[in-house]
Amino acid sequence: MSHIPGVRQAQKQKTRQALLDAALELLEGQSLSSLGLREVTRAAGVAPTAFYRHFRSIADLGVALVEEALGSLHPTIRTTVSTTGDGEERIARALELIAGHVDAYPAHVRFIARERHGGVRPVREAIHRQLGLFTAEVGEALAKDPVSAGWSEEDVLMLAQLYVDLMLGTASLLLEAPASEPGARERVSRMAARQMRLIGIGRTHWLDRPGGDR
Amino acid sequence: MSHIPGVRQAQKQKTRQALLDAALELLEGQSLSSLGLREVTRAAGVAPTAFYRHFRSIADLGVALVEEALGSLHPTIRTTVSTTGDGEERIARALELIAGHVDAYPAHVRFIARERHGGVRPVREAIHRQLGLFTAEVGEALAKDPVSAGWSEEDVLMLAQLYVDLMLGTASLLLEAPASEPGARERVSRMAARQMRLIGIGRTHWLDRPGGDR
DNA sequence: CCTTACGGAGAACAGTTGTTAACTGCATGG
DNA sequence: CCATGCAGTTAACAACTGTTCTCCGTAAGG
Repeated sequence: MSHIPGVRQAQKQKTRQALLDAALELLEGQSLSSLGLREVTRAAGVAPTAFYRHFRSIADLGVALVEEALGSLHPTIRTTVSTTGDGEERIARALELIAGHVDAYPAHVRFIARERHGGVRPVREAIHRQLGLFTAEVGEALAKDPVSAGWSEEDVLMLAQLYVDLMLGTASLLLEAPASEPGARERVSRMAARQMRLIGIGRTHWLDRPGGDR
Repeated sequence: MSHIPGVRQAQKQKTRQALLDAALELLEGQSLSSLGLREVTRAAGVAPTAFYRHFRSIADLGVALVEEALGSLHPTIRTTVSTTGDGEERIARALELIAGHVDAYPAHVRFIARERHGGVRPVREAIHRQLGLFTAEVGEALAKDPVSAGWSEEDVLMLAQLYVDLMLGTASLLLEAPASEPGARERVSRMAARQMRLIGIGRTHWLDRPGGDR
């Protein structure tokens, strides 16, 4: 199966990608639940009925967009977490990577932030599933750090969740920061850096509470 | 002006409220940007044209919904923050209040979580404006605590933002926790409690970093 | 009591929506 | 080289959308 790409399959993928791209662009100004099938095909330069050759429905296309968007986010998160250096360096590097990703894939970031709590159930579920995987991955990386010695698995996961949420929230804020005033981005970054710093401090003192873990 | 309510004004407010209620209910399964004017009036039992007597557009209605939803959230946040007792008690009490609010106004919570990053600009802005006020308010309460002695105003605000985001995120998770498995709610609460605990620890050690505040 | 102002209803509009069916052309595999 | 399968098109459908204009009943204010 899938022998050689083939002229046929290649053209199909091309149209499919055109649909995804058109949808993503249209989604900058609205939510997925208001996106129309005809609207998408029109923007993609394709007949309305061609849509059905690729997706069963708009919700289906949305799920495909989740894969695409979080696929591009995956390597970024991985390198963000596994950066070396002391705390302050890691924070700076992480913020650079986030800002870079926002610049490279603004529409993807917007899509995920918007549809994470959006009105289309299957898409919401797909996002939460993927973010769960990210959280687990981040948790794994955190567990390797000597600071995490003696931590329960549940505690590592709650820390990972805190970081993932913060990253997504920061990315969304960076996206909405008006390009008119460049100071806005700086302000968001500095705020996020402080928050990461505070979480880091809480992390290093997590086990010296009265009663220890639990 | 506004002499006595008057039969006339009272009926108008009643219809207006019917529109808001109908919209809020319809929004449980979709986003604001896909909500139709006719859809709302139909659900409210009113002619389509009556809509224009109350709102200029659906976006306008959305902004009104923001006021309503965050008006009901306001007292909850206030009491949450100003709870007395030691750290652990405060966390438990805060989580109770959040869970109580989610049960009392589920549609409001869903609306805010969804439209915070939603596809309708004016609504997004209204939410961010209101959340900014909440953050400032929380910050004010935090500043009064002796633990915050020596904190810069900016640091207090970043902590407040951390708390507000955590509260909203937790509320949203509680909302999506399936009623079929009651353990899900518990799990969400326990996770949120740990996160609040960690942030609290970071807070108490914020100033004993090498270099202190800056 | 009588006029005015206003909340709401009704009908009509041009435009758009999702989905169906029947088609065309051409790359593919035997 | 030819028959098959499939990506994409065209045409048509009933249903629905937001908005305008015109009308109606009645509470409000003099």
